[in-house]
Amino acid sequence: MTQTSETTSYKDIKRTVLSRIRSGDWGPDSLLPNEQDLAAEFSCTRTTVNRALRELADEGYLERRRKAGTRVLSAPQRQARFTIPMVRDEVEALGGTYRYALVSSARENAPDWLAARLALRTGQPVMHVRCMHFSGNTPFQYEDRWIVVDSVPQVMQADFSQIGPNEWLIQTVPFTNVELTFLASRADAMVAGFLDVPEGEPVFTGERITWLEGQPVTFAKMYFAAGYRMTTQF
Amino acid sequence: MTQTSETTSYKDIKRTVLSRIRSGDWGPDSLLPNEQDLAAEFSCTRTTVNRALRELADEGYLERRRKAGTRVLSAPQRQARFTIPMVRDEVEALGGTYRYALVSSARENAPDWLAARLALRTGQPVMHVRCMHFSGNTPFQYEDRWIVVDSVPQVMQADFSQIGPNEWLIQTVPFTNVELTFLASRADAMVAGFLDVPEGEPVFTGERITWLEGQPVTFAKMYFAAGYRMTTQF
DNA sequence: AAAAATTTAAAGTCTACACAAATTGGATAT
DNA sequence: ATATCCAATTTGTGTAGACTTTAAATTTTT
Repeated sequence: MTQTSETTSYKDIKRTVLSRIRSGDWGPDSLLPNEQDLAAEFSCTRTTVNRALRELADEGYLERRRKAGTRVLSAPQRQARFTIPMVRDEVEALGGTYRYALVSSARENAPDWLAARLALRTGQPVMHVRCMHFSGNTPFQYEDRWIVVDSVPQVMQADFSQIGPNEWLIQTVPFTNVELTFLASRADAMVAGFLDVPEGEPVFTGERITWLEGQPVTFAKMYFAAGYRMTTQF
Repeated sequence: MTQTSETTSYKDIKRTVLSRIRSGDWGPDSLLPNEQDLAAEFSCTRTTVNRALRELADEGYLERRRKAGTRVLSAPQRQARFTIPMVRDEVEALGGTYRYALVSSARENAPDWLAARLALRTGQPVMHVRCMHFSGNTPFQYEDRWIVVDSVPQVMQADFSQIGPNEWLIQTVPFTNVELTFLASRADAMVAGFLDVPEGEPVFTGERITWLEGQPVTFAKMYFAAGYRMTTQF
């Protein structure tokens, strides 16, 4: 048989399964019928059911194990997907005009805390770049970044006066792994100065570590201006 | 032909495509060969190529459009997936013993700011629940929550002295949409008292709004203890 | 009993093919 | 030149069927 306008689509199945979960028809921890039976119920092939259930599992509603079957997750491990935008895009999306300014850029030796964080040898050479991102004339983000010279030798020739280190890295070095952390920190004198807020002010802060195939590439600390909110919907 | 141990798997294709992107072989914005040609190259069916490319597109590496083809996204819109854990799980994952304590629970009329936030009528009845989550005897999170009575009438009978409002809601009401926001706020006298930090201390704060089919269900504000870090890897 | 080997049920993945839907780009008409 | 229509291309999704892998359940052996 072939696909007509009356064909059951995997999207229909997803919808139906979700509504049965929500209605309590298939309660938490309960076992769903197997793919064959569902295929029979929806009069479609197992392939189609498989796709629907696989996607629902990806989205955190179901847990699937061979032989054990498919069950409803009791505490739906809903996952929020934050798209990590580049500062420029974020500023422009908020209706501002993006402006970048380099604060300093120098070759240094990795301090202890950084070496520990990135699993470097103490004193291994790193490029230390500090810069500002503005929305119009308002400070938006202060960025404090270290780039591992041994992993990215080209960084010694890079000119960060016009282009930000993040944009430079993205178009220069690929990465395979990222660790992202968010926290609330207190503005020290320097950060307060750059962001134009009182010293001691709470600052939404992000830390990002990037690796390429196990090699540490960069560590960045991003201090957001007062009032910054990171939002997502799902 | 059938599947042997030498069969090309969609995972192999994903790996190969990714490595070609990373090596610059297929640079940003470049157009990939169409599915047919890739299938020929990998000597597999178009179905298999389709799955590989579809997943890479889901993961934010590629953009696909009918007739236009598949292109490499210039700025890989990598998406961080934060799994939103329940406080209990988070505390236990960190090796602590979870303890819950109700602070107050009362029926109120929605104040202006809440009504605006949830698109309620001013004065619409809401259940206002405040509670603490501990790790051992250390404060972990202070939660300030409002539940829309008209959307969840059962809430008037709920007893929040033993179970937290979040856990109660999860096992009682399904939800379809969530908005999640994180920010750095300043501890006011009350929050400082509950979290046992000095007044004015930076506090990592989360806000969560939940809807069921367009109906606002609950608004929660979560204040995390000093030093809290939200981390993810991808 | 406990441990090891075997069976078996379920999801995972692939082949091979077909039709559907979207959108681009060119042809045609205004 | 501009608007409209049409054909071609590419991804999207389905059917039907088979083999593979995992791990739960059962049986056999120790």
